[in-house]
Order: sequence, then structure tokens, then C-alpha cells
Amino acid sequence: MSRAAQTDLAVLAALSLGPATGYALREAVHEHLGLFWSESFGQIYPALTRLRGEELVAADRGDRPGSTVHRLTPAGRERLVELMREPPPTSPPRNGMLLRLFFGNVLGAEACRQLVTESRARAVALLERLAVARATTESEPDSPQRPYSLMTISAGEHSARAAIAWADETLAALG
Amino acid sequence: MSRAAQTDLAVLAALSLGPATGYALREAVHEHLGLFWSESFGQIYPALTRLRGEELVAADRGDRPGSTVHRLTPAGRERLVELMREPPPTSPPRNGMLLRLFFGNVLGAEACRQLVTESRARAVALLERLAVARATTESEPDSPQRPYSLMTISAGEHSARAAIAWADETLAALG
DNA sequence: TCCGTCATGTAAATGGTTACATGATTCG
DNA sequence: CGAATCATGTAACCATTTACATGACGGA
Repeated sequence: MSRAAQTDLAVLAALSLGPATGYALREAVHEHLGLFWSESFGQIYPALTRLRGEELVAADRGDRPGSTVHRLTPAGRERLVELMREPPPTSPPRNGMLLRLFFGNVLGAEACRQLVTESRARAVALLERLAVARATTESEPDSPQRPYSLMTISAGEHSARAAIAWADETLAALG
Repeated sequence: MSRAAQTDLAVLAALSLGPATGYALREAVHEHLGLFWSESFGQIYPALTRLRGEELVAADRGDRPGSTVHRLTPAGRERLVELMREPPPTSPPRNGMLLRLFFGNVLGAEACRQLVTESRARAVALLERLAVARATTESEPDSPQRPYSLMTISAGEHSARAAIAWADETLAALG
């Protein structure tokens, strides 16, 4: 997997849903992929410039002066499938909450409880966001996209429920 | 939270378990924190140099010529507690597997099944490693460290079981 | 008119991995 | 003796965020 391939993948994938400006692209990633992906402007604009150079995306003038609407070219769609078939890179683990909890006897029991309580609250909030996302998705008419959206929502739900169950068990152990 | 604080935290925390060389420190992080944390030599050695400069760790000559054993100073222990009380930074989400699955109609059903199957296999393998870690920890004599080790192991178990349950559900949906 | 949003881009700083260079020690 | 391990450190590279600079448009 070559340079910056993950951002290229995300940008090409987002464009596969329809043409968009760089700005709208970032909105769409935040809105639809926000639960498991993120991109910043500092990544998106250089990526679009590069992808234009490789003729994987084409640029048209947008409604507003100075705005540029990008769309996938056939070569871009090929490249997208190619990138998607690459195994997803696994990033090294970095869980600040567990790092702190592991050294709980240095941190103290009260601070540990707070740590786990806050972690639980984040999982509960996530579960609420997921409930909204599920309701929205289920109320939309069926589409080729829908089952896959529901699968990623379900992944979040399983993960959040596990986090809550663990937090409850751990809070009980912490007394 | 200032510069490179997360690595400082991990290094100071690892040293709180006992003095160590940079090399041994990396081994210890990999061995004991590997399930939720990672550090590379390229981080550890500059961090040790910096922490020595701040007199948060002290350096003694080791058994081997040229080797340096580091230990926490009292100021280092204070700093450690201070860093641990900072809220753990939440890194932006980046889940390559879910990104690919979300665009499953571009990827194709067969490749989706493979993606989820591999994800399930990783979770099963993780669960096995966790079973070993749990058995090891439970067979050791009780210590102030042990309950916290078990809590982090339990976090991994909950997360891995949730990943397996989700994978089974999703594979059923994918047919 | 002024503010919020849409829009594009760059520069700097940050955080991190990987590869490399170097050499001693231990054990088979 | 030779290989694996212990040990330290640097340099290059990569990915990413944040802040900044700039400006047009639409509506209160």
C-alpha cells in the first residue's frame, strides 16, 4: 500500500456516492463516516490535487465562483476497487484510558472510578447517536447502500454495549 | 497536555514498576501493555534523554558496559501522577475495515465476507492471547497491580467477544 | 452592513514508525 | 567462531492536525 493510500481511498469512496467540492466532501465524511473515519481539510485538498493529476478524479466548475466540483473518472473507480481490496492496515494500539487504569494503584481508586465512569458515559452517548443513525437509515427507502450502513452501525452498537458492560463490571470491582 | 506527553506518561509509568534500560522498557511495554499500547525505540530513547534533562528520571550504569539503567526520581513520580490525571486524549477514529464495509456495494459481497471473516479471526486470536494473560495473572500471587491488570484484560475480552458476535451477525446478513 | 457559511489552499508543528549504524555479550 | 540478543541512538520519512490567509455569497 503506497503513500497516503488511506486518504485516497476515503476520498475516492466518498466521491463514489456523488460529485462534491472539497468542502462538501469533508462534511460528508464527517456526517456519514464520522463514526469510524475522519479526514481534515489539510488532507483532503492535497489529496484532490494529487488525484486530479493522476486523472482519477475530474474537476468541473461549481455553482459558486472559485468552487470546484470533483467526480470519479472510470479510472478512479477502478483505483477505488483496487485500494479497497488491499487489506486494511492495523494501526498500533493506543488506549489512554486503559494505560491509566493499568497503573491504577499509582492513580488512586477514586480517579480510576472517574475514568471508567467517563468512559461509560461516552459509550452511552455513542449508543444514542447510533440509535438516531439506525432510525434514519431504516426509515429511508431501500438502496444498495443501506444494508452496509446498517452493518457499520451494528458494529458501533456491539462495541458500545460491550464498553458499557465492561464499565459496569469494572465499577463494581472498584467498589 | 504538552508535547509528547503520552509517550512521557507511558515511559514514566513503565519505570514505576522498576528501573530498566531503554531496551528493557520497550520489551516491558510490548509484553505488559501490548494489548492497548505501543512504543518504538525512536520514541523511547529521545523521551528518556528529555526526561533525564528534566530530572524526572535518574540514570545509573548498568551491568553491561554502555548500558544505562533508568529509574523514577520523586519528581518523576509526581509528574507521572500529574500526567495520569489529565483526561486521556481521544484519537480520531480510523477503522479501515468498516470504511471498506460501508462501501460494500463497490467492493462486492465476496470480498465483504472475507473482510468480516478475517476480522473475526483476529478477534478470536486476541481472545486466546487474553486467556493466556488472564491465566498467568491469576496464578501470580496477589499484588496491588493485579486487579488493574485483570481489568484491562477484561476490557479486551469484552471488546473481542463483541467483535465476534458482530462478525457472526454480519456474516449471516451477507449470506 | 455584518455575520455565518461555503470554499480553497498552505505552513508549521506534532507524533510516530522504520531503517540504519554501531558495538558488546552470551551461548551453543 | 558465529548467531542471537542486548543495547543505544539518529535520520529519514510519513501521516495528520491545527492554524492561518483569503475571499465570495446569502440573509438578518
